[in-house]
Amino acid sequence: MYKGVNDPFKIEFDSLDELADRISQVLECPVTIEDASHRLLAYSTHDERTDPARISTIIGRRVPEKVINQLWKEGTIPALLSSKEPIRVKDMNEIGLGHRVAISIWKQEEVLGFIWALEIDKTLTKDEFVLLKKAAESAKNKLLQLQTRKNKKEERFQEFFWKLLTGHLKNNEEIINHFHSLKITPAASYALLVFQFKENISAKEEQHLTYLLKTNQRLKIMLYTVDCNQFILLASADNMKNTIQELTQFSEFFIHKMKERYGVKDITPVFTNHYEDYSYVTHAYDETLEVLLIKNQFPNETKNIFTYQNLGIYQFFDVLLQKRKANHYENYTLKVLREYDQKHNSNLVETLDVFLSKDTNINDAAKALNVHANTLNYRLKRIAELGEVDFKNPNQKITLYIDLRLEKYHKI
Amino acid sequence: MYKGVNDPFKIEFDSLDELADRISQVLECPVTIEDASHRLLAYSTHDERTDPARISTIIGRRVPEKVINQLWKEGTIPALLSSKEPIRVKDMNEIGLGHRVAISIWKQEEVLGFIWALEIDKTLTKDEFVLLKKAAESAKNKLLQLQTRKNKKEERFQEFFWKLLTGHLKNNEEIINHFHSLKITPAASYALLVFQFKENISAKEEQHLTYLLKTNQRLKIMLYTVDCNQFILLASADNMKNTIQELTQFSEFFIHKMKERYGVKDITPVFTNHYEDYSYVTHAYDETLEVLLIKNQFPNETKNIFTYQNLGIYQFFDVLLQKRKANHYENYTLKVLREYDQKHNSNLVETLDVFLSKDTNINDAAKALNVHANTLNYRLKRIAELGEVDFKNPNQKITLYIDLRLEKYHKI
DNA sequence: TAAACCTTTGTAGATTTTCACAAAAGGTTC
DNA sequence: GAACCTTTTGTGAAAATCTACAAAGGTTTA
Repeated sequence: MYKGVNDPFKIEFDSLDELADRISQVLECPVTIEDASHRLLAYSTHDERTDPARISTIIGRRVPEKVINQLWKEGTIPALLSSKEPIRVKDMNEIGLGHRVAISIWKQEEVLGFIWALEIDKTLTKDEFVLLKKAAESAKNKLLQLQTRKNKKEERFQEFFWKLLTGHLKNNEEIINHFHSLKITPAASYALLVFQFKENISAKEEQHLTYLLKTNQRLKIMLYTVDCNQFILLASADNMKNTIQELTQFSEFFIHKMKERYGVKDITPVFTNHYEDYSYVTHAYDETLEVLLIKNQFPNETKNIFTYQNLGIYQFFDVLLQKRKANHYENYTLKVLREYDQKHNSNLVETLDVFLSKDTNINDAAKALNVHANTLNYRLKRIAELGEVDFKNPNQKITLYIDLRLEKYHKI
Repeated sequence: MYKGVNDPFKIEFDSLDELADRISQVLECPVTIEDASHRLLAYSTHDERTDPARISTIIGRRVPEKVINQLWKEGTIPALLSSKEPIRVKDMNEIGLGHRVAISIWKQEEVLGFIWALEIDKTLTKDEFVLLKKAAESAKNKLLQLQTRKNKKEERFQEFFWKLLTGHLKNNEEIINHFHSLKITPAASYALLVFQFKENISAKEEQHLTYLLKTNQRLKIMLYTVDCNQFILLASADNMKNTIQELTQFSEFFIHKMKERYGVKDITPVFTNHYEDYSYVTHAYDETLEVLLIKNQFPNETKNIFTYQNLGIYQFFDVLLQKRKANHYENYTLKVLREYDQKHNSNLVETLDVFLSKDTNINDAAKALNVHANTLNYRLKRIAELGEVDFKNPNQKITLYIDLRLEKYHKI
């Protein structure tokens, strides 16, 4: 329809929807505008032609995760994030995506959002690419407005979240009201997640994090914040059958993506089981911090443990250590074995440690020690003799297991 | 040889041996004199006829334990302890004891010792019984002298022992010298034992204790003392292959005898493993006191535990309990299983408890639960499923074991 | 340096444990 | 009351663990 003159978008628009319609009119194809997290901001309605991906996006008010994933893999999003030029995407039928052209909306060096134009029955010309660039320029101001508004909202979220975490809000009902006043729907049950990074989290990384969170559709995030090297989330645990299992999967996914897309390594995830009472968030936060503390102390031993519940004996490691120190206690068995080891240049203590860690399974332990099963058997007999251990007594074994771990910690 | 006149023992004797010979001459049979603990004090040498029991007594300078035991069982010693009259003992070939007559030596209401006269080839007449009574009267003074000398020595022992227990002697060498100056040979390795009574230990009971200790030949006691309701021993651990096992046996024996012979019940034994360094006695004492403390707190759980080492998790039961209470923690698995038990009228929690207590041995646990091994297997699979337990993970098992015990204690 | 002792590894048979499957008993649901 | 689920027990074969014993290499001791 529309042909020519300089900039058809240099007029005031009341809303982004109006702009979307205008672009659609000018380019003669359906148009959608997204923010940087692929949430739908506006879409044209004059043109009724569309494709399944666009329908899902409009229905869900966000681009489906599998579409985003595909666009990452295939290079479109990385390209949009590094170039201000329009980029053409070929159709991908397996995810319901037809031919289209996209352009990113920039403010200085930051991407604020994207405009998508579907090439149904037509292909955009070079001139139309120039027009699209101009449309992106026009969208920028509207997006900036949105962003400042969002930032203000974010700030209020953050303040609320920190109050929650630090125990300034004591009553569940009061907290629920707070949620509502911020226009957040509190889930019936929630879980707290903390991702700990090697270094303090930069502004750039924070963007990546929130991007990943907002584009993932596995976990409903209610609140999130950053504290030095920790990224803290309050997520809904509704509809989770096995919270820990599902959160473990999510963490794996999250860590994998952070590495794959942004090259960020060494993220330690930690989370809680699900709770219902929001006044418990403070406790849940303490719990995660304690898990992190312990994981930092025993990285190898706890590398597959992410919850307080699964810490096992590491739950009470601090009090045990305290008790042992206060009592000047020395485990008789370990003392004897250590003396023997020193004198005969053997390694009975290590043998015992591995044996107990492998759940007293001779074969597994022998493999881990790189010795013959009979060798291990012989050593265990020796250990039982010298250290006066009864391997049939769980109480004794537990004490040994604990003391071994305590002493290992002591040495570090 | 000798016949008649009033009292053939009313002359001064230089030594007990002289008296023994004199009695032997008068009664025309071999004679031995023992103290209240059946230690040999003197024996006649003029008469060469004897029996195996007497030979062992003279060789070992004490009456063999099995002879003492037999004399208790068969009633001779109880009779001697309650009567001032001579008592005849029939031969007991199984312990090498020939016919003999015995009499106790008294000072007021206390037995100081015994005189034994062997009836080889002859039987003592009533007149000779009267003579024996007079002999016992004569022996009394000599024994009293011995006893006061012994008492003074005892006092010095006690002082030394308390210094040791309370940490007033810090250096091993210094302590060894103290031992030597008291004419005690310090063992290369020692163990400390404490027997706790229900009530404070009376003077009478103290006598019984020391009697039992001195007549038993299983344990070499270096020092002993009494403190309120506690009887404290320092014993040699030389030649002990498995100290704890041997001391457990000794304790059983000791407690059994105290009950059998004197009707004293409810004695709680506690002891240490063997140590070499005598400056460690103080710590060993603290250790035993702590075991007693814990045993008083958890009498059922710890009724078969006598050493700090074997307390296992009960070593830190108090801090664990505290920690759990402070954290409002609930074990997820146990919660789920308990709910299931209630709903389906099953007993998965008990099953798990027994299984873990029996060191995860299916057969033992099945026997204890009175079910088929396959039943137990089935239940365990159920438990693993419902409670999300991995029975190959020692950390999880330990936590369950501990939490089960903590909760059991809570309920009582 | 030889003898004695400790340690590792291998072999082989006995013993235990594990596992899959089937039958039956008891309970619940429709 | 049939259909279904859960639980218990039994059977037998496969897998594992345990045990005894022997050989060999290393270290310590007299």
